[in-house]
Amino acid sequence: MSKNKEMLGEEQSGPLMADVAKLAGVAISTVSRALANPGRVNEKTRAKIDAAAKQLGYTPNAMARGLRVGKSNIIMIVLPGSLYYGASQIVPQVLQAINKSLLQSGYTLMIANLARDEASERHILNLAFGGTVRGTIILASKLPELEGRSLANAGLPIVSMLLDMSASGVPSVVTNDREAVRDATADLIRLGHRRFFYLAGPEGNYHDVERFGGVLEAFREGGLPETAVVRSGGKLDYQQGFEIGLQAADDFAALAEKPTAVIATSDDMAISFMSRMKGMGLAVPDDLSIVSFDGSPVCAFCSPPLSTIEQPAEEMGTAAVDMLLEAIEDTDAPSAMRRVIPSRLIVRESMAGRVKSD
Amino acid sequence: MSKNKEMLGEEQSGPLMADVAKLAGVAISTVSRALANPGRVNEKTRAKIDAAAKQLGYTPNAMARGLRVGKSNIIMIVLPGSLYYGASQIVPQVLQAINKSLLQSGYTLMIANLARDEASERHILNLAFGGTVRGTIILASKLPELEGRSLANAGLPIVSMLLDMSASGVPSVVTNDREAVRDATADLIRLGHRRFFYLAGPEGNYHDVERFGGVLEAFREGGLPETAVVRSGGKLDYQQGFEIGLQAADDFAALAEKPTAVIATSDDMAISFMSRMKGMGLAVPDDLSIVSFDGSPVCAFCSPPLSTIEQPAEEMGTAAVDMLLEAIEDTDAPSAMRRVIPSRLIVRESMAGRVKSD
DNA sequence: CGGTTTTTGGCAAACGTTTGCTATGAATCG
DNA sequence: CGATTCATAGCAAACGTTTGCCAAAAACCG
Repeated sequence: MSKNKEMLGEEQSGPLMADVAKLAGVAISTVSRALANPGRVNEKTRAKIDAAAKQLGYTPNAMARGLRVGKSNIIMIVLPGSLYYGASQIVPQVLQAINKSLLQSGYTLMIANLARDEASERHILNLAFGGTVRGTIILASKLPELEGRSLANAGLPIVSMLLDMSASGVPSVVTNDREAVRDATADLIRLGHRRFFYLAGPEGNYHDVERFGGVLEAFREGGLPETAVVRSGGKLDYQQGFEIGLQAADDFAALAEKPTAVIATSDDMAISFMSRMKGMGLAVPDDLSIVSFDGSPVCAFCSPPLSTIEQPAEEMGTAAVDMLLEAIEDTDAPSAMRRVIPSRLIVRESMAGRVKSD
Repeated sequence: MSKNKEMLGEEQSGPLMADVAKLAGVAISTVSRALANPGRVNEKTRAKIDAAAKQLGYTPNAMARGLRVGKSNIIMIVLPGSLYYGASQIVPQVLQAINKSLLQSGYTLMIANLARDEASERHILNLAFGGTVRGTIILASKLPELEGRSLANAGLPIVSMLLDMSASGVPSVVTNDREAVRDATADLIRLGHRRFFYLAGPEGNYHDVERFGGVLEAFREGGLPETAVVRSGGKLDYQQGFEIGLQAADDFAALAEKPTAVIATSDDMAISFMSRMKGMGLAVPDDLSIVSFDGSPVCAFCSPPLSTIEQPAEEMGTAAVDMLLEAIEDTDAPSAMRRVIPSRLIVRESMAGRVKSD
């Protein structure tokens, strides 16, 4: 019992490269080379080493390797606040796409959550400055900085998703939210709508600014005054989408003159809003057209099926990885700073022409 | 340009512990101790060291530390197949809860995706055997093994979620699916339903076996024959939930004698199924009661609002982390092997009494 | 067959920490 | 005031790789 460490620890730290070398009858350095760049070692020796490694079940120690070569192959993704976005699936979709692309290139994904507290910022910075990660993808957030350290100075490649930071030198992958909303709004105007209701995301949020901007652009082009739209919300985060929809329904109910078209900035809010509207006896799309944002699959099965602007989550994830790996590998190629992935409107029954006289 | 590595690499690898030591005028070892266990060093020295570290923006190198002490503080979660589950949010919810708990204890979360290909299995095993991770949480999957290596022998603490592996010595966190479904089915029987339609998950899947088992238990207790239920599906993965619902709707349509109650094993399938049913002119719950599984928030806003069995995702995540950390820290405490987190039925309008004569 | 080039393998020094052991100085006690 | 103990700091050896450099062997050439 005194040497229980020995007893239960047979495979405690597994076979070492030295063990493989001994079994194969070569030097450690030869094993290292055989495993890493097989070209630099005799084929027969390599085969012997491979066999020995397999026989022993040898796995190289990643930390030792990382320490020696000064890099890891872990990529960190920094996610904003809660991962839990109700019906909106963009976070898991993005994670999925990123993880898949990274795996193909031999990298591993680590997730970090950027809450508003110092602890999470510090944690992220430690990961970055402590050499744990090789590069970072940051989703819809500004770069964390605390106590003199900023993610920007960690000496790591960074790619921003959704938030355009190309102006500050961070390569960014973004969608064309503004144009997408402008086009959808223009469609609604063309369908005869003149009074709009806008369900906002958090006030000042980059996406909300862009999206509302798209509405106003369409108004200008269509000759509508800015007063043709009533804004609701702005207090809650996108994560509380269902709640936003409910509050907006109350706001809507209080309106003397009802709008005929609704633009929601997430599927969650559109869904809960529409549910309330039906409860109030309004018919969609006869009384009210609704278009929303995110492209959640569930929209197809709402009643009526909900028009939504699809966020190209997978494509964005893949693009972000491409940009990041490019920055990691071609150390000084001045690649594109900004990549725009188009969102597209999926038209469903919730949007219809304004036939009623009124 | 020849020494561009020097030029652009001022902060290439950041300040070292040696730099802090020099600035503070003490030995490296003293710095190490001051930072790790502050008790073992004079308070005044410690303050000086802290100041120096802060001034330099020093961050300890995690790989060097990990190599030396033989452990990392990265926890890996192995997820099955796709992360993208439509309306079902349990994966992101679980991730969220796990990440939060881990952060509080100073650990970091790494995600690995277990697809059906060798590459992903190998990747996971390399992470485990290569010393990158300190412990593993595995979600609804069996332990990967390949070429003689099995995750079970990696010498790492493992906790299984959803899949009960306590019999093979892996501490597990599970829900009481079977009981939850049994109770819900019993409720439906009490409401007068006698013919059931069951939307299955993948054939042979642990959850599906449990859930269907729950249905049959309720039948036995309620005196119904096993023929009182028609099974549909079983070919697709839970991830393709919406698709399952659509196919099930076709199956349902082909039935000569229509069941009056539907038990769906995920919200996605229930939603798409219900959408089709309404398209076929059936009223829910008047013609058809529906109860489903997952507890997605969106269910509250379906029409009619959908009864669903809530998976306690957050609680499970927290419990899994607790068990894992316990295994990591109290190296040999024989803690509980199995923890059951109750699911609970959220009753909404989609379930109603069978009043029609028939 | 001797000399030259090429291939291949080995030695040993890094990488940045932690930690056992030892040395120093301060503090306590008789 | 000397002897003993205690707290604190420093030295140096690990941890498991990779890789620059050199030596040995093999292959080639004249």
